[in-house]
Amino acid sequence: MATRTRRPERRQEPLSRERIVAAAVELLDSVGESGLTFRALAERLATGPGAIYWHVTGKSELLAAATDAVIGGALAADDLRATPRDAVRALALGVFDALDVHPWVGAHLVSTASHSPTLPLFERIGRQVRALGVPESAQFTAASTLMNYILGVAGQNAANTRRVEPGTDRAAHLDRVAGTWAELDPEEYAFTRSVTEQLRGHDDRAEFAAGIDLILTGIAGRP
Amino acid sequence: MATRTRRPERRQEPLSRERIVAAAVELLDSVGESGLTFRALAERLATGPGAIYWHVTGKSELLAAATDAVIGGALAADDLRATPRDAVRALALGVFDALDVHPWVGAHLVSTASHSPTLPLFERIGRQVRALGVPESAQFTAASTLMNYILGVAGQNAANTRRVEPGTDRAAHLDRVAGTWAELDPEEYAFTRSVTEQLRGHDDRAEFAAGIDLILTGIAGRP
DNA sequence: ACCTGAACACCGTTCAAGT
DNA sequence: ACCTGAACACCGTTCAAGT
Repeated sequence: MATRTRRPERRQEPLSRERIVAAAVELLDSVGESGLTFRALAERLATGPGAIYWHVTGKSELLAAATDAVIGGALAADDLRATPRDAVRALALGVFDALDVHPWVGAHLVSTASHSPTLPLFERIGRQVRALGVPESAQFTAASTLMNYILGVAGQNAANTRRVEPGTDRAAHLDRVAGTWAELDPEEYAFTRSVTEQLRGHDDRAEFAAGIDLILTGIAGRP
Repeated sequence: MATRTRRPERRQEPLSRERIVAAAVELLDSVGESGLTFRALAERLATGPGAIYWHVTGKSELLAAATDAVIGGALAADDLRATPRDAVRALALGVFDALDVHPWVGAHLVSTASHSPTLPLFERIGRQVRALGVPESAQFTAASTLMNYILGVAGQNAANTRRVEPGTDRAAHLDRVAGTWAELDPEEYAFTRSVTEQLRGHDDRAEFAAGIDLILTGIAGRP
């Protein structure tokens, strides 16, 4: 027996900032940055483009909120038993992995405020820097350097995934880049050519972690 | 006595890729990223928007070419008598200073290829890494780490100058940021608050250089 | 209070037509 | 070969009008 009061299939729960941001993240993940359109978003939410503006001031706020949501999720609770060095590594790799799933975040992490969502990341890094025993006067520089390195990699990875058509896998892409490097002018690009083999078949994630370790060594070994 | 054949004031030398890119850089410098429009560019070149497409395939190529032009200019010849450490510093600061004049470059340096114009920078850094005596197996990581740090700072600076309205000077801006930091939740943002004083009145450029030194120390002190 | 969707003021890009 | 500029297919954003 069908219920008398059936709510129409199409009527969704009311619009909310939360639902809008979630839909924006989905759209960004599936169609990429150019796919985030107020019209596409409105269609997905079964409403008109104007409705979105009641909950969100504009596109840049929407992007910031989407970035916030992803990064907030990536900054899991610290493992209190880890060494500071391991905690920094875990923090950095958490961001790295989140960007792997949501490549569009990289570009907007970089272009976003000295405010959210980079601030929580800065705080988390800073705490570990302090735990490392870095003297107070050097803490700001140490935390900033780690932060800027992480954001730099984030941006580069975002650029890479944007350039590569979604189908190709990492290995194929690296091979292609290595191929172009091998064809560079031997004199003008002597160094780049010499590290071509290190590029081919290297692991982005491991490479990223190695950079973190390098900086940590620099922080520990400050003269 | 006026010459008989006077060329009309308005007729410029013919369009060329070079002139177009130069005009684009000017437009980006003076009006910012949102000011670079095919219509505005066409007006500046006294032609129609379609004409530009004969010399350039589209907007992204135009931006890449503009970025190329700026970075190419920033990578001056190495001082052969400098130590590798000083050469890396000079290289990095050259990029930093170029971005100070052309803030829009930061965003596009990050989002641009593993190809030009980051490749010449990578090559230049790599040569100095080699000169530092880094063993071959570690050269790629060392150069990448420096590179990613530089690009990270580039992106952040671009984001900062974009956020600040053109009038405000650095000191005022830092003061404003420091003000917001001082109001953060004391528990949630304990570290950030503790370095507020180091932020206020710090020197972006010196801070950037300090980060380079930190990484160089890490490279030298690799275990 | 919240939603609708047409309308506005732009974009990048194309292309027939000119020289 | 190179340029012109109207036209196309989009954008983000606004806003009168609805519920």
